[in-house]
Amino acid sequence: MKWEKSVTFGDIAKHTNFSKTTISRYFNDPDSLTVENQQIIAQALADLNYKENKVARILASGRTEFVGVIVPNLFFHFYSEMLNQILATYEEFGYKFLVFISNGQEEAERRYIQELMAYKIEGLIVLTHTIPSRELAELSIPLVTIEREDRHVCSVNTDNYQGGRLAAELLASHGCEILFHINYLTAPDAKDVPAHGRIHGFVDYCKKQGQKYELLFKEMEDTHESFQRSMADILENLTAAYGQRKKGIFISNDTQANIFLNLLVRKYGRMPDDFLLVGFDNSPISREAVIPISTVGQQIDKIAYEAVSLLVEQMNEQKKRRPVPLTEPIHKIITPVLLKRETTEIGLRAQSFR
Amino acid sequence: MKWEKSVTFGDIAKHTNFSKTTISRYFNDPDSLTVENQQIIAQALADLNYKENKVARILASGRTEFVGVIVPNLFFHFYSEMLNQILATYEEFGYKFLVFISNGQEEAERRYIQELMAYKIEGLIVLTHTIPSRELAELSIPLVTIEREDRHVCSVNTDNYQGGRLAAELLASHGCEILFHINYLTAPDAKDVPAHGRIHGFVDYCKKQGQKYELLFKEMEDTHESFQRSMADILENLTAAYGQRKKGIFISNDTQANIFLNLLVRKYGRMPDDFLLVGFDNSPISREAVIPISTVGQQIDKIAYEAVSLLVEQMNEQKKRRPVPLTEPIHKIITPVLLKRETTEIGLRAQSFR
DNA sequence: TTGTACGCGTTATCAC
DNA sequence: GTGATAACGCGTACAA
Repeated sequence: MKWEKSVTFGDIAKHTNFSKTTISRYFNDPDSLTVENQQIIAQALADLNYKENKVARILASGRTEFVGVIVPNLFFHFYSEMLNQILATYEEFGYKFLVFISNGQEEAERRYIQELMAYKIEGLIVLTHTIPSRELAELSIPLVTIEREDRHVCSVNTDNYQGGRLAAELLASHGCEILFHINYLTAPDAKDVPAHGRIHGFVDYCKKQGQKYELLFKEMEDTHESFQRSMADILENLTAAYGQRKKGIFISNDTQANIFLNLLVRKYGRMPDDFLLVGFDNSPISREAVIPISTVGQQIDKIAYEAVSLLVEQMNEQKKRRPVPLTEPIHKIITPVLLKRETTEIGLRAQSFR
Repeated sequence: MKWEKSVTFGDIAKHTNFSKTTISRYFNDPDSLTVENQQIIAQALADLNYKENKVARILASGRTEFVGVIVPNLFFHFYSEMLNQILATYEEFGYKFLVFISNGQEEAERRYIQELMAYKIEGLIVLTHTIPSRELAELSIPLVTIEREDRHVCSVNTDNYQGGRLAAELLASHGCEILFHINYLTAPDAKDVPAHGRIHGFVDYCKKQGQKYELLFKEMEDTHESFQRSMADILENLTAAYGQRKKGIFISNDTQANIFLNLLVRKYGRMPDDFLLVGFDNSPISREAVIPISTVGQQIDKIAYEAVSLLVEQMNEQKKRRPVPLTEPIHKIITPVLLKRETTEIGLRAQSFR
């Protein structure tokens, strides 16, 4: 079923009067040949226009250099940027990535994993939240998750606790009377989800500092309109209840922080001085907003790099004659960075807004 | 080099007293076996916990079901969403995607292509602008490009000409005295780049309608700060030169349209009625802006689907015993859609802004 | 309906 | 340093 059959080691061998073995060695251990013979073979490769076939190499060696990646979507900047950074590690590690988008469909996700296994991936990176880590662990292949429940598997996560703390600290440092945290997570006690750490970091800081605070958990659908309605409600309630008192608001992601900000600007023609605002993610919208939004940024490049590194370690272990599997999953934590922009730095704000 | 050697057709064959061939047929043409025997084999597969190995199948069949994708970046929503839609076609066509991000590095891109060829991809989708289509054509594999120079290869593009026309028409229909098109493309005559069609569509409409217009080509670096400076300059000049006269502004992408909008809102506390604004892309920022931005949207889902379809046709042709290559590359055109939002619909704008 | 024998292109093992 | 030969796991004429 092959139309123009490709040039093989056999062809090169005939053409050079070497054996296939020697041709193979030319690629995998060139120094074991004399320099002369290397050149002869190099010449032959050029003459015959040889193209390497890594599929055949896989079958013989068992090493695919494939890594599977399962992402919930590419709509959120967090995921697309993470994928970008993961793919970029090809330059350092050489692994090729087979990417699937699950869009929250659990069954599809299981099919994708089966397909990946059939292609003999050497490792798997999971960013989706649907399949429990217990089940992932049973795949018994090198695996790393990112920002999701990770009890039974290796993972890399942002230090969300620290992130919540940083946000609260920033707002408090500007003399806010009362701090609010707006989040759409419905079960703040599900400690398995790393993002919940933000809430606890925020709360613990406030408690320790004796800072007045309030948590606003609002159920919202995952649509812009729903977000907008919820934020409008919250804004209404806040102004009614707290008037001109200085309010520090920490919203659990930049998209929603931006919606809140836009409501303010549309209402007042500017951002009033009694509102301070911090988002989370450092997604592009936080910079592109009408007033650049202060935010807690995840170091996506670092997370991706650590995730792949952690995976590579496991994959290298697998290649040994007698692999020693990890007894305990490894969990890496990446520190977030605080980006102070105009929604908290009133000095900056006043200077450019008029 | 495999330490836990996997269950093979041979093992199943022994276990069931069939031949490997029969096992193979069980997968590729089940109906050629009796139902009884199918069940026997199914049972054996379960007993032995067989996992299929598609790599071996590839070597034997020559069909990898791999498609390569080369994307410039995932930072722009256009590309990440396009990739999302491309990957989603797995459900319909079953092709697996090997994805590389070039980040504008031409040499890296060539390496990626070589690597993809070594993995015997059956087709390639190119979204980058670096490598000329002449060179891509020489790969002589099924290939489709999206929104880039495409003289010698198959492609799918938005009808950019129509997009520019729609933008101009919308602005004119609201009685703008003069229309402006702001673009950062420096060589409006390079007809090879599809996006240039926007300019011509805009201009042709204005000319035909006797509509006063002006083109503003501004060189900008690819940074937010540079965009911001350029847009601030333009805004200053416009207000100086045209005062309160009604200005219709068509900006070549939503990111920059948003920057322009933000400058207006920061300056006036709202969007003045003598400015109308249309962007391009329908990227998330256009909806999330402080005032939702009217924009010309590319139908990314359709583009991706058509691109993969076009590729699949070529790949199917390759599988025939006597493939007939295309004599002329096929170019598909997808119509853009106009999204009317508050930056042009003053009625909407007034009602919610106060 | 089922089996035999060989091919796919490379790597691994052992010999020389 | 180099070569012969056997894997690797599956597909597929061709035969039965």
